Amino acid sequence: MYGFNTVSLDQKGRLAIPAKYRSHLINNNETKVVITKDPQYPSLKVYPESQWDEISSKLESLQGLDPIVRNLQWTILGNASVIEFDPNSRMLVLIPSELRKYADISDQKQISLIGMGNKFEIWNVNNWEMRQTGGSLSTEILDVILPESIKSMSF
Amino acid sequence: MYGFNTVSLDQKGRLAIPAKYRSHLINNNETKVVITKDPQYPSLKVYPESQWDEISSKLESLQGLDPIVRNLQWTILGNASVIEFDPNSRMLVLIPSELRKYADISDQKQISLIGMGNKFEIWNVNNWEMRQTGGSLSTEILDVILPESIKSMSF
DNA sequence: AAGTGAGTTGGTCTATAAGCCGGATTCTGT
DNA sequence: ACAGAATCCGGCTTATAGACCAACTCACTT
Repeated sequence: MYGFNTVSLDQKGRLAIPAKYRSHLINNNETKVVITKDPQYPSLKVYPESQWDEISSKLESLQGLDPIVRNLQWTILGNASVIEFDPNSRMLVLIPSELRKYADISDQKQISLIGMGNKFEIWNVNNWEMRQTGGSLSTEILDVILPESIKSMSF
Repeated sequence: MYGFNTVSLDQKGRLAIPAKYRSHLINNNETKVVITKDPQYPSLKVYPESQWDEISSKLESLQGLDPIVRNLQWTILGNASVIEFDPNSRMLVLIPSELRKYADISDQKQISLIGMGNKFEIWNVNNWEMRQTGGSLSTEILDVILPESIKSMSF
């Protein structure tokens, strides 16, 4: 599940998961994906369920009253949307409107998909372009300074 | 039990637990939830009963004369309200008026629900918005410096 | 050039949320 | 103690978002 794709959202905000990701999910017997916010950039992350289980349990176990930890939990867990799909169909996925706003893809017809191995990311085409060329993103997100204990974790 | 929802309170301050949380509770054979104050922010936390039992017993076992600990105990334990619901109905939950005041949702029609795995939080829509965008909250709550022994505890 | 697979779009139907209403129970004041 | 008021609780109705189903188009392959 690697590589860059430009795909289109329809008027209802639906995304058809590309065939090459689809087959990867089917091969691993995944029937759900979880879509949530990226805490650092105006973009979304899509995880197969098995991987989400790892991430969420790690995050939940980081309990306590540290405001930075709570921020991460709110952003990642609090915005997660579990989406079940039929492996026989086209895997149409409705991106919640809240998340569409966050990633700045509310009115976009085209979006960028970036495959990152066992997860992939959803970007506004222009924001992805900017990030690639080192420009600054229009939308400013959490500028968190992460504690050492968290920096090493993978989300 | 993940994700963000905006739901409405009826004229009587009742909250209908969203279907996606409801099924989680039913699957875990929960028939009671406990609603209490968040000690750090003007918001409420809702726990399934089984999880509450863990939390409360941990908190109760924290002995000593540390004023911060005593504050935590008062805030969390002293405001807990056990609410039983009928799994077959809509799970209408009446939020105690004291807690509605605390979370600043007394006169609100809409509130934000944030699912955090095995618990969820209740926020005034504006406060949640502010928190997400990094603004300061209108209501200032405990600004405690937490002892190390407590930071790591789960509430 | 016909067929296959992938992407995209549209329509329908159901589950869910929200508002309303009536009845029950508790509270309050006289 | 009783009447009136306020609060609480369940059921019913309606509107709608989103899930499901299916068709159409386009591109690529052989």
